[in-house]
Amino acid sequence: MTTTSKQFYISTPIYYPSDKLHIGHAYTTVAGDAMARYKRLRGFDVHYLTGTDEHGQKIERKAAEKGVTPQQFVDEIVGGIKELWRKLDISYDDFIRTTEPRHKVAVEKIFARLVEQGDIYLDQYEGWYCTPCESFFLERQLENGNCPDCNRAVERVKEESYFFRMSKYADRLLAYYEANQDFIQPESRKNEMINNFIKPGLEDLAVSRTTFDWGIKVPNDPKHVVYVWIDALSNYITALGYGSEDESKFEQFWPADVHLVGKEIIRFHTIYWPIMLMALDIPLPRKVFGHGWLLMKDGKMSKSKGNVVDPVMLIERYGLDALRYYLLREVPFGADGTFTPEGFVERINFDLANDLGNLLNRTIAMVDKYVDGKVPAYVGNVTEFDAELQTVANEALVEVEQAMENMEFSVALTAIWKLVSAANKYIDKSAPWALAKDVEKAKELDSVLVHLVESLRFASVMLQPFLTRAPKLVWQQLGISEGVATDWESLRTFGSLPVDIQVVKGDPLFPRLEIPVETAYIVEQMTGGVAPVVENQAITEVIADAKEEIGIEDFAKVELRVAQVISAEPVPKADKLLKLQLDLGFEQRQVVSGIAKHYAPAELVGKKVICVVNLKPVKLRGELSQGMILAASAGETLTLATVPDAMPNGAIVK
RNA sequence: CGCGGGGUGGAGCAGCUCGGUAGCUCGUCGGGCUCAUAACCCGAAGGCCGCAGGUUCAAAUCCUGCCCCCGCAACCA
Repeated sequence: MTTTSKQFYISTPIYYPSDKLHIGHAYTTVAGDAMARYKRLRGFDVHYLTGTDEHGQKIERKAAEKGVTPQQFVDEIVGGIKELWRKLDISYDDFIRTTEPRHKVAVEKIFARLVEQGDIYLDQYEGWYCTPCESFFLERQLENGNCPDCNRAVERVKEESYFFRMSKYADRLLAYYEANQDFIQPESRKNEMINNFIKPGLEDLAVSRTTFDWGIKVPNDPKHVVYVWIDALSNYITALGYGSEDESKFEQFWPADVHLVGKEIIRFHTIYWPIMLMALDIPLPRKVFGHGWLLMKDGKMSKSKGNVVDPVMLIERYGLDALRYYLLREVPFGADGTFTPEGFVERINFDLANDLGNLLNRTIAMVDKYVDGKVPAYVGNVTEFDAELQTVANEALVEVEQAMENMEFSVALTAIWKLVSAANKYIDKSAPWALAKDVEKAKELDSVLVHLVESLRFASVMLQPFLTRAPKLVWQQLGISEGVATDWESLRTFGSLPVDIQVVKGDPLFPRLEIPVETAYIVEQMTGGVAPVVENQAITEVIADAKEEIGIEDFAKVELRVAQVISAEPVPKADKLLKLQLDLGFEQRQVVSGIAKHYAPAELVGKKVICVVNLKPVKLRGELSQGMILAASAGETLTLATVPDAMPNGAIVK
């Protein structure tokens, strides 16, 4: 590709490879991909960046648990991530890993420069340390002057850390917001940032840690590692070669046109990152777009809820285009959306199979049947319905272009489907099967057929950013070869399809799905391959939580005894906790239990429950809990495991 | 008074920034067509736009108060 004057630089967040990625990550990355593809089609020189944020304590710890080095650990996961992007046809131009030399070197330079300028200074964190817990706490985190985790005494410590002077840049940041009204998208987020974080005054940010090693060492002070803020955020420029010997990409593409981020990290991208850039005297990104989350039906994803969706499973069964379509169409990009198996299957069936796939199928069939598969030449509008269809096609193009500028993918797809729907109506109105019976109407028939083919060409060309396979299949069946006729600019003129093309009958683009069967299949996959029991999701949830087998000796470590509830009262400022006094026969003790949503304190008094007696005591919300009581839970319901009154307090349960 | 999102015909959503016919997809009911993937097309029923006030000639849309739901955070031992 030759260098054009039009550049477009778009990024996803760099993902944290401590686990397999789920459909939420796929959502962000597919969205970025659609945007990147669109801009390429519009003639931009696009740079689409994604990657992984590989340092930090959590990865260090997970690697240790697995008995591998952190690098080995992340290498394996990153391999899986790249494989997922391949399966999703993600057209990234670069993949940055924060463990790569190109990144490390640049981060060291950035850090050193900020220190040199006085934007970063070394200071002490004053706080408290709990030796048994190996944890550091601030004054305000302590509970009655003791460790909030174990309630033991803490000792005063000073921990060294490098700090970034944030407040110095607050005014300039606000001025930038003011001058660039669409810097933060959606706009409602901007007020949130200003009111919650900037106006109260920006605190200096701790940008190094001494509590773990897995990271980039602070230059000239190797007991510190650079903390996530500078390490991760700077990927957007280190990937372009900033601070390296070859800064040509940086010069070409920076500032970024848009950083795509989940709404949970908007703050870092609209406050910390711009301030870092100001300190480095680098222009700020033009836009930060915080999209919503793809939530699961029962709230957040979790295995015990049986609502984890594996994107790979969906691709394998329904095809990549189906998944990409669903992600981009179902949810308005700024808002949260909900994944449901029914919604997924229905969306594909109605839009892709019934509307688009069937339109292609019936068009091809008619061209084949009435005019021997040869698409008639376009000669302008002939029938009374032609002009209207053409108008819809032209309007769809305008709408798609507008929507894409605002990254409103669902709006763009809706616009394309207005055309698909208009074409289906057009067939009914013009009734080609009737025209075909009348030799006098040959010209009209020809016009109807070519209008349909042209409408399909329009739709398929516009679909390219979203669906990566279907457009090519459409062209194949229509007999259009890739090139001028599949170019975005060819859509400026309705009727500019190639002459003398021959349609080729093919398989249905999107086979129709049996909705109940497929819904059940997805549910089954989500619940871990266990066949779902109809109308009784609770059972599958329980099964999905099954743990590994243990020996009797493991079980014997747990001391269970019958205990009677003497009194119960809510814990202040805790809506899930109840504080229970239990009579164990040989002693009385206090247990805090998360059952407030299910039991009123009064109804518990006198109940005989089963208590885990030898559990390590902890403090919950400031209250000591010496044990735990057993309860059965399934989904939203919870029931205490109770024992008949005849059993004495303190009796062993096994 | 921790932060944020939301309450619109049976379901899921749009509309709210810039007040003035409440729109879309699915479902239901009735009809049409036969080129097509039991698809496609037309029509109908169905809404006190969470509640209560206020501003206005006019409010789903602006203002005030309240109720309810959902995320995040802090407490599910």
